[in-house]
Amino acid sequence: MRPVILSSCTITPCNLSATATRTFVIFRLRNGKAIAARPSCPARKAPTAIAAWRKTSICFPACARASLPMARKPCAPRLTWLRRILHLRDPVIYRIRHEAHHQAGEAWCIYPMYDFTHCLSDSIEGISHSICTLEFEVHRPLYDWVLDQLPVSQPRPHQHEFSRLNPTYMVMSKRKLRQLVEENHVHGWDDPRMPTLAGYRRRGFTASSIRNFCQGVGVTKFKGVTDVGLLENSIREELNKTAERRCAVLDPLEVVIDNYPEGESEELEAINNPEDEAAGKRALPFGRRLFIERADFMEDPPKKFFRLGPGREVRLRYAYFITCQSVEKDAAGNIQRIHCTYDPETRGGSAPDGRKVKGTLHWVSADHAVDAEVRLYDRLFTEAEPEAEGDFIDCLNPNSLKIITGKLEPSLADLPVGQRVQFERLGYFTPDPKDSAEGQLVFNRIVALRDSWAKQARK
RNA sequence: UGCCCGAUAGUGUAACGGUAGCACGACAGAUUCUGAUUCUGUUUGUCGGGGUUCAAAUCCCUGUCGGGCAACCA
Repeated sequence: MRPVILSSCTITPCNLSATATRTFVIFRLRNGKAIAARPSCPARKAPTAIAAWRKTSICFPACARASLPMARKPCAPRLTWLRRILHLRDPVIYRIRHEAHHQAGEAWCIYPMYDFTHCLSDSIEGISHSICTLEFEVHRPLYDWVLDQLPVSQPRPHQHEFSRLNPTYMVMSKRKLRQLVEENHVHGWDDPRMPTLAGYRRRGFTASSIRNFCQGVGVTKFKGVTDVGLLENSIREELNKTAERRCAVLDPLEVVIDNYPEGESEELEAINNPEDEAAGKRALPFGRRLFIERADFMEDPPKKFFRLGPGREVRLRYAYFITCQSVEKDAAGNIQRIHCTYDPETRGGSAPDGRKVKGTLHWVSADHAVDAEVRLYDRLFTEAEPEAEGDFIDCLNPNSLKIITGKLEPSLADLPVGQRVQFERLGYFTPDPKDSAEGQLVFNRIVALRDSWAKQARK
């Protein structure tokens, strides 16, 4: 083995006296052999007294097992409290474990500790800036110290720490994410609600939107909480420009156009993306029976409601003006369907007489619509900072996933995985890459559109 | 307790010692065949107290608050 590797380690209690427990042992790996050396001075002097270390030979790695029979459990370092820098006080560099390794098997019983490994592997790999999260800040002196003692290539790596990303309504620590997976609060590491790259990808976030978000968040040492709104904004900003528009009704209410001829249909022209003329147009089938969103009709609408209600006229996007004539209910009083009339003069969406309507609704033709499973994802937690108090599991959002069957315009039937579209007035959606199959449509909601009406209605 | 780190608008982030800006949000208005988008405007900030300086978010001292470390984890 060519490189000379030098490390230090605490002594097993069996080998040394009480005072000696405060000394380092060096394993020097040379030509396949390790030489163990022990400084004759207390830890606080060790860094300057390296030259004086007494050497004893230990074969390494082949004989390590045999040579360190009593090292089953290296003693915990006895802290001298003499050094101001904590991590330079008798740091453990190797630990001895007589256990089979999941990969190396029985070959080794010596395992390097993080502080020894991190700086060296950085150096060997030619890392210049070794970036890590804040909790390793106090380890930096040891990181530097080890490299200072060794003939490593120059310039040597430097460790830089920064605060970890901490979005609202989310937990980020691996331990907690694992708990979410193992306790089945989510469906695996790539569940679209997970803040993993696999999850974000499956959800439909683009790489560039995540990069933009990270750029906005920046790299600092300040431990803040970043509003997920920034991420949502980032993906909306991108998809607004790139995603083609489609019509889909997720909570259907049947509309019958009473004065539209029975059994007939026609095709209307819809713009694919108003932000991108090159995206072109497509045909949208229209007929006597349609679906609109339940939320777009109110029998007794409040003042600022612009949508459909008894006697009101609204526009069906790309289609006609319609006026609600009557409401059909079941025995329990639930609205079953509504009856409207349309104005044939308003084909394409504008009236020759110049009259205006307040609302424009999206719709699909009932006879042409295709069904699809649609997964509506929301924030995983109900609290902005789930870890703030108590068990974060307690504030899981029970509505973080709603699965519904939507009515989609027929052009969505063969949307390939990887495509992202805007369902008009609803949000951005993409076929789920795992569960979508031929004839089995599954859509994930990436993010909803901004909805200032919903905000106002909540007041 | 000791040591280390941090603090700029509601949130996040900029500013050779030299005009405190940007994004998101919020609010108001305009445009609109998406209550979307777009556009315009408004709002709110350097943790406190000293000091150095012609000049401090920035340098020094001090306090406060928040976080980390004190493992045979990484």
